[in-house]
Amino acid sequence: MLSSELAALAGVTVRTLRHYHQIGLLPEPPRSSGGYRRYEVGHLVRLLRVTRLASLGVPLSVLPSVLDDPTAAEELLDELDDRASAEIERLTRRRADIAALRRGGTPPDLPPELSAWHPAPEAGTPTDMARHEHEQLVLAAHLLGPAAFRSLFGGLTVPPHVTARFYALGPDSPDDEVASVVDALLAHVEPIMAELANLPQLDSRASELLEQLNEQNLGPVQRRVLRQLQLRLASSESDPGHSGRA
Amino acid sequence: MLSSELAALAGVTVRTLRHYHQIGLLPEPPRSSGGYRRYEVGHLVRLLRVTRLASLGVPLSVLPSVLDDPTAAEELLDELDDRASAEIERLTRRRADIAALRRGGTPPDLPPELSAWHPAPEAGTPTDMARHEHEQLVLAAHLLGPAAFRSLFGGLTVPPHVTARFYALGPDSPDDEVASVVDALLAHVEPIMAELANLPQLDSRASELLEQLNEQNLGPVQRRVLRQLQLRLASSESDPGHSGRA
DNA sequence: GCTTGAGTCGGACGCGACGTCGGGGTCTGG
DNA sequence: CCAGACCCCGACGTCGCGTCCGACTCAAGC
Repeated sequence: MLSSELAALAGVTVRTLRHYHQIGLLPEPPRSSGGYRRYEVGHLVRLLRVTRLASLGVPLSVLPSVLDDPTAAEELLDELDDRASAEIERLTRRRADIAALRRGGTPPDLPPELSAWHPAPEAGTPTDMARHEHEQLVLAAHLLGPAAFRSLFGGLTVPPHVTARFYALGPDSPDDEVASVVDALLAHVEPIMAELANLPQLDSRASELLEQLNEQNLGPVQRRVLRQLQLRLASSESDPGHSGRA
Repeated sequence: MLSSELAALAGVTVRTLRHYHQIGLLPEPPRSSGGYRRYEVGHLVRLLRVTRLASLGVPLSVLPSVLDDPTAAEELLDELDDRASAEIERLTRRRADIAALRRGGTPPDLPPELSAWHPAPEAGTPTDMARHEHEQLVLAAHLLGPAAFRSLFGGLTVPPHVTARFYALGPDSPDDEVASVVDALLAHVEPIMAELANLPQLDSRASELLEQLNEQNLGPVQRRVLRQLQLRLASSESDPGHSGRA
């Protein structure tokens, strides 16, 4: 029996046979004068035992000990079952995440818990501002955790027409328009900040990072508006330091 | 922000960061004068998007294209879901096999379908003969397939006290004992061979291999007995060529 | 300034179970 | 005797990092 026949009988590839020989899992059979391996039926039996155990998930490295000692099989089966069930659990969670993302139409780089209420991108928003909002969501969702994130982004919200005016500001916007946007934002941000103060998880590093994201992504006018907002918030209460959503 | 802080914020290791840089998945940040990477919050955002998609099972190699093109995500999610469910199916079958093996007390190198009726090893059987029976089971179960195997090994059986006498034969066994064993085996093997003739799947290669296993594992007396059995079977009917179970 | 200790760097190898490629030899039917 | 199928072995590739190494850098204390 040549290697390809043995492989076919056992349902493996010839390369697998060679691998098993290499790692000492199967004994080398006698060779023909030309160096071909000549297998006997005993090799098939050993190979079948190997493939069956391997198909149960036994690592090839521990397989020899199990082949010789049938009593060691019990704990082995326990362990294999545990590993398989753990893996199934992981994959099941993954599938649930995928399903949640699809149901909510959420982009896949957002946490799936947020799929239920994920805000659709506003029509007419400049693309780089849409990107900023997206990045803000990604960052906040991770830093705040699902609970804090939901209570912050899921409840009170700055309405789209206000944020649209905010993003539309440019270097040539008239001063009174800028001031008007600050007022409009303030009206919506103030209650958000109040609720935010009640959340214990909100550590300073998180707010610092969110602020830095604004610094990097927003234009100079938007940054000025946010700073004015902070001043107004600080003066209305003595609650310092956190930038509002934009 | 140094690498360890970024890694901690994203929930990965520093080594993972370096790996992502190496494969071009993350852009290299500017370096300090000493060569240290200085990250900004934007890097954290990108990293978070990467880790989330990776946790959904997206291969790192296809990840860049998905990051840039959000519309490609749909088919991707389909594919990921299919892969996950296929993997779950495999692992579930594996767990079912493990459970079947444990319920039946079947050794793990036998097919789990046989767990219900797997014969317990006979007390007093020489160990090498027990090994032979085991190997015979392994080989036959694989070559014949579950259905043919069950109808062959699961129904009619040579009773243990007969096979015990067969295995106990040695070079110094008296001739009349040998002849008596042949008679006893014949009585049980004849109906088995009759049923076996009805099975279509039984190809000649399979019976050839099973015969070769007997040749290799059994002692000279046992082999002689089997050959006498074959002759007697061939003379009783004109059905040639297959060795009986032993 | 000098040291110390924690952090960082890049390169290289390891893992697990083989797939794939390449260059060369061997067998078998016609 | 030759073509074509089969076999050999060695070596590198896969995937997502873990681990180790020797050399360097940085902030803090003395």
